[in-house]
Amino acid sequence: MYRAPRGTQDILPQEQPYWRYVEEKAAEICCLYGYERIDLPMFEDAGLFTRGVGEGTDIIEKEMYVFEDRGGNSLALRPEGTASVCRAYLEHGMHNRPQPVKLYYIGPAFRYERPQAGRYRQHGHFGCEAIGDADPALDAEVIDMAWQFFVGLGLGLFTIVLNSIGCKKCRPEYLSLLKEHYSPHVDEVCADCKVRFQKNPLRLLDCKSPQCQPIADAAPKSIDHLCADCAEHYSDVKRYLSSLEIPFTDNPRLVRGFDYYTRTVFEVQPAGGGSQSALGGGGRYDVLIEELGGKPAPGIGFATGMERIILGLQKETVPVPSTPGPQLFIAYLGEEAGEAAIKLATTLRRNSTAVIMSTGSRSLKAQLRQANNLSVPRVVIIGEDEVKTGTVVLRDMTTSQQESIPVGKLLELLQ
RNA sequence: GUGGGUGUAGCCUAGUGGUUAAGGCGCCAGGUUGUGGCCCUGGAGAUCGAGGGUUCAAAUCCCUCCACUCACCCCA
Repeated sequence: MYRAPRGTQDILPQEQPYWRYVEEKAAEICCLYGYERIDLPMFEDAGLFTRGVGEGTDIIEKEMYVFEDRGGNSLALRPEGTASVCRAYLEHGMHNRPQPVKLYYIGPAFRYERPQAGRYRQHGHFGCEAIGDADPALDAEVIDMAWQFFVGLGLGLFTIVLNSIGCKKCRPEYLSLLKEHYSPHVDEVCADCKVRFQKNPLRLLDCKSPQCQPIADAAPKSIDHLCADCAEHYSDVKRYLSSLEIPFTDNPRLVRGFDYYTRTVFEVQPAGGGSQSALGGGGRYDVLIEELGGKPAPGIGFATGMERIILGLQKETVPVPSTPGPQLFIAYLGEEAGEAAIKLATTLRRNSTAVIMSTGSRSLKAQLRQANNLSVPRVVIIGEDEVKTGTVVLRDMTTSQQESIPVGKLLELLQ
């Protein structure tokens, strides 16, 4: 027997209302903030991600689905959306449009990881990007949008954590301070941190290993060593957020797993904590476009995990609207009636009534049982008598009332 | 990649060495010449995750593998 590959899942009909709900809320909020939808390829030139996200990151190093196609091109299933949006921005000359260009996307992303609760190898992303503007008001707007999105969904239990990790100008200086702080402790630090110390010192702050906590806590904070521009930018972002009454927590140890982030980084975390269960995250990327070969343009965005949102909705038992089902079931008895039933079903469908047509030659009892199990509110019954008289029986399944009416009258009644 | 837990029908579960693997939900059918839900009766549906070993005898004990799951790393 074939099974869905590890870390993938079927989204069955009973789960669909959640997906539809979240997607609709996403589209709604994007419209409110002036974002337009873009759909991107699910695979791209692998280089786009290695260059964009960064060679040394876990996502590129050990989680990316890379493959060679028959033409010998190295492609990768997209592990995230931002790099693709930037690629599209460049490819379609969007720098000629009014800036910032605001785009959002909904679709799957792929990471080769061991699956667990809320983590899948194929998972749904909803993300948005605003490219071409460095105004801190835009940072605040994106965070506000993320906040409103989660509030609008009906999720109550989450917090926003915020940090600034500086820019090309001030970060190198900060990193050397950080390494200076760590260098006397390299022997006491966990194995991962020994590697981080060499390869990606910023990530030292991210460590959850107990033995590293005191050292990370005592480490110099990036926000204390920002250049004047970055410091002003960060304080402006926070000022805007406060005036918008968006609650947030400063977390000087928040760093994110992509190399392209500059200045503002933030995460939406469920109240229960759990470091692996971020509902969403994002930040500013002021050099990414340039690194991808474009004329320099700053950008900021955020992305959320659809499955994690849906798990949250289910955990908090947030009601979601159910998807509409068929309004009518057509049951029939005998061949002649069967033909009349098929004609009727077709007529009704052409008049936009959703109809389930019975099949086979089963007893009326069986057909009604099926209608009942499918929760169809009304049933049309056609037998020999009805064929002769040009009528149908219309049965209301909730009241158990039924009446015999001329076929022509049925259409009117169903309006 | 590392560690823990779990694998018996579509789903949930009983069975811990001894006939044909049991029950509930669901599904199908009958109980009504053309009437659903409740009830009654019946039916279909399981190579007991896979392979090997121990034994007269294995769903049950042992080994290996696989899958699922939770957690770590990291991220959505």
